[in-house]
Amino acid sequence: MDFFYFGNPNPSHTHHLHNNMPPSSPEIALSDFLLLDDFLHHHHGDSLSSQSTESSEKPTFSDTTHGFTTGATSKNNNNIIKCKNTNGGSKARLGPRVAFRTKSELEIMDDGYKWRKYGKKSVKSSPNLRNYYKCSSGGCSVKKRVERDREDSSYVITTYEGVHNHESPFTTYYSPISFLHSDHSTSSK
DNA sequence: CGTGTTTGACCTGCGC
DNA sequence: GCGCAGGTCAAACACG
Repeated sequence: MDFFYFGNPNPSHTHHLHNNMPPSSPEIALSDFLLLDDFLHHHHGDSLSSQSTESSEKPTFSDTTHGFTTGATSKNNNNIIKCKNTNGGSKARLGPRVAFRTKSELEIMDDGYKWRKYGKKSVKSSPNLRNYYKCSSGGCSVKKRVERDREDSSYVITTYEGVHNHESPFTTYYSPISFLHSDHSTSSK
């Protein structure tokens, strides 16, 4: 359970960032990818505070692993956080948590899933509001949080919690496999 | 009318 | 035990 989302049933959100974005967001560029679980659970705060401490040693992931370009990213990829899904905390967890930091003017990214907003909160660790979404697919309890980076509001931090128990509607039209084959030609600009 | 959003209230965990 | 902060609920509302 270390590399949760690399071979995950839903890698789609990363790909969709480049291929399913509205034309109004040409600036989109996935820049950081974090695996979060235990180290968040030990009250370093949340994804945001972990990001805020990134100035010296930021856990980053150069996502060329997936074969798509990251644009602004030229960081090392040695700092991937490997998470043990121990659920050692006091609260039951939906599953692995993954955070993305994405340079985007839009906070809402079409990752192929259908989300329903259920909350909005201003958090003390950030001057920006945090939005809470649930997967609106029946029986799927995956959640995500979306907030602006407190350090650079041009970045959006998206934290996914849990694993979808269904396929992305997007995969109906683009299977991940075939997508990967066409990825280089379609998104490597 | 169905679906999604808004938003204040409420719940829960944690530190003191 | 109390207060704070983060997370969730649910009624009201908006919109197609």
